[in-house]
Amino acid sequence: MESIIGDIVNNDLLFGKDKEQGIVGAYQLSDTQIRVFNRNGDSVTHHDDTFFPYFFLSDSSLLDGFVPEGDEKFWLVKLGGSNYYQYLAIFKSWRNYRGALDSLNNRRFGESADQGIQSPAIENSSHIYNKGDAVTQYFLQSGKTLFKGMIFDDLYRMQLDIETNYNPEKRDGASNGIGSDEIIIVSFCDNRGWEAVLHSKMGSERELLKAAVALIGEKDPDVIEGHNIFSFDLPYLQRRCEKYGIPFSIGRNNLPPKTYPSSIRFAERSIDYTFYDIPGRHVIDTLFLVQSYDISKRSMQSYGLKAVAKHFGFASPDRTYVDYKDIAALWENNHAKLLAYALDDVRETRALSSLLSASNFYLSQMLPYTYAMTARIGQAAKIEVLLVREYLRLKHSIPRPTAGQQHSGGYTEVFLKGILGPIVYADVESLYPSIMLSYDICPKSDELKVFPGVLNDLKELRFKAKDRSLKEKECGNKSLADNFDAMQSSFKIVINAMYGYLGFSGGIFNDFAEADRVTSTGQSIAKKMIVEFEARGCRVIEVDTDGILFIPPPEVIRETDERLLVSEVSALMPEGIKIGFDGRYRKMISYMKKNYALLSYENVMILKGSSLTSRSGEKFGRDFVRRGFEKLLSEDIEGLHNLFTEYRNKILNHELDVTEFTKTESLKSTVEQYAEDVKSGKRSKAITYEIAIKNGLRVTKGDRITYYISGTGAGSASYEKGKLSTEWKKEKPDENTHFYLKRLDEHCQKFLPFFKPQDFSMLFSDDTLFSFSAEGIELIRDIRHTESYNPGSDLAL
DNA sequence: ACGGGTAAGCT
DNA sequence: AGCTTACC
Repeated sequence: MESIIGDIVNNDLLFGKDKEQGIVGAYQLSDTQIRVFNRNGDSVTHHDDTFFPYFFLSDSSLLDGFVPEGDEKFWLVKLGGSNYYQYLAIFKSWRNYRGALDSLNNRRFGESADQGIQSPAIENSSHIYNKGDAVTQYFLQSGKTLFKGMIFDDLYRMQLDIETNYNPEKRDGASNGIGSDEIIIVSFCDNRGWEAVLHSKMGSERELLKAAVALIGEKDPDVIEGHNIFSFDLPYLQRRCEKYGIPFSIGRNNLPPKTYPSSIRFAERSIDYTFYDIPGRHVIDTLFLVQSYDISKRSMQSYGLKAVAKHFGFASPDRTYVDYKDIAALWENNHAKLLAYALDDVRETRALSSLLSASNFYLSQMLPYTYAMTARIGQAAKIEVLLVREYLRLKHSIPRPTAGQQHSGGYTEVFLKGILGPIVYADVESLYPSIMLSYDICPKSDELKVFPGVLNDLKELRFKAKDRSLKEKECGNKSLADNFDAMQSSFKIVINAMYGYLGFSGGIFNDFAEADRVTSTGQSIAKKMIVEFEARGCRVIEVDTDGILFIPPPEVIRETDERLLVSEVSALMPEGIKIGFDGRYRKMISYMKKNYALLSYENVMILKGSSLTSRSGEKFGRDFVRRGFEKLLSEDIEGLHNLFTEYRNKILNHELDVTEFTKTESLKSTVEQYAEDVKSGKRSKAITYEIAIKNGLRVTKGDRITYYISGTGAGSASYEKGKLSTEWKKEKPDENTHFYLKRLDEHCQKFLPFFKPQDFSMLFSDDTLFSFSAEGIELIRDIRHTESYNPGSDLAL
């Protein structure tokens, strides 16, 4: 019987006398066949079209004499010089190791036929064993040459010794799975970006496109970057090329890109797109980089290039802005302006990539994935290949995922609510990774104990990189310091993902019990932290997983004393667990679990929590709540009333800008699917789809609709009054004032706990008969008792 | 192709 | 009750 892994082995990439030489070159015979060469000139024919994309151009002189002359299809891979590249090719050609594993496991053997594969015989790796019995299946060909002591130790540890000059404009790609030593990066944004690049070659569109394709060939970039490049630039250029019959040969050796549908997930959202696999090049979409960045930061309202550039502060003050609808006219009338605009797009994309691509760049040095692939895969995949790689190296079998679920998570509790201060914030440094290291967390199925080994190595690497970064900084070597900082942060990303991997149902090394052990240990540490801070006279306000907010005792006033207090408690924590001082604040409003406002000593407010900052609501509501909390913190009751009046009047007089009352929602299915589900009663009507239908929009999954509620009165269901934001006209505003006043009222409820009922209704009253006076209205600072009274809870006291 | 739990708001 | 958003 032929195993899937066996297939790979039969397509042995290593050939020649000593079978250790690897591939130095490849020559394309047909669409599905290549002939590969080793250093001695031995060659072998290889069939696998999926193999092609994983070859990268290298130094063509290596192949001199091996390849028929004058053949334009010639291209080259660089596998011979490095075990890493060898491994990369093997791994990649093994199209989907998960699929291969499933397949193997489907061919179970033994009495129950349900035992799966337990281990291959180390001494004879062409056999595998299950729990009870023996052997039956060909597994790996004698691994002598295949996985020869390479990756784990040599490669993934050696990275710090490589002086990678991380200059985004000229990166050293020698160890990056990217063939050439110097990486040329072309950034572009959209068709206008190309136009800018092609400034001197402008002519008809046909000539322009020809020149564009030729330019890529000439520049021969290893990496092509763009903002929304997968969903706009590449398909756009391709379509236009098709129209004129111009070959879209933007890959190495004039090869066209291969496209296939793909999807990428950012937390709960998933985006479908067409992946462009350009032979010999890596495509990086900076839009994905931004979204990935924002998962942890959650600070951006828009992922558009201009908004992002402003957010990061690299939007030049004299940047040219052009409205989309003016582009056609500018092309005719004001070329220079359009080109300036397009070039600014390119510059911003470049800046964006320099900022956000470093982590993937370094991860790709460590993982058996290419740079482009590293940017597309998830966290679990990154962890898993590290584990699998080591298992392959040691020729040990690979387990199957276990079924089950995780039962516990972080400990969260609020002890005090209201307006409080002064505040100290302390948190356990890297709580879960520290627990995993100190408590020997290891998945049960990980018989070789690779998991803790990887974790520990990553930790050491990170320290080393951090150290190096500091040293380089001291030497005034800023660019190198930044390189090592980027490197340490890419290690951190993997470290932090390791806990999540334990509880991941699809992970082949998952272990829910171990994941629970991590979180429950975290809970006891959090509780111990509470006890110790309270024992020192602190009043604990809120604890969430690894962080604690508390009011220090009255005698602790200066920051140095606060820090001392934290380090005192830190010393009492279990071995390997450290608490860090992470901030001090003048005041805070403790509102709910995971919902609070902090006021710094510079009087800057930080607002946290979905009920206070949710981006799903209208912007005016968010602004109102934010400014209202600022008034609460400064105890400005009259100001709060004035704020309410201000927004009330703005709504009534149609003085809000359209962007302030629109809402943006993304669609999860097509309009057709929606209509069907509504008809069959599977779902209820939704305003966004109704708007799409009404406007005849062609909608696909993931599309976003920005809309508002129009008309008057509250009578009928609001989905009939939904309108696209683009339908709104300043001259004839038709937003539904009744509806938005009601929304304002709902936001006012957030201030309810801070006032007596009669005071509250006076504060947020539209009564204009009597002028408002803050006199006699008293702010409730301790809002503990304003919550609904629950007699049951007395039993607990 | 795929990290986790906890918690609040909205429909 | 189920979905979305946010915190860690």
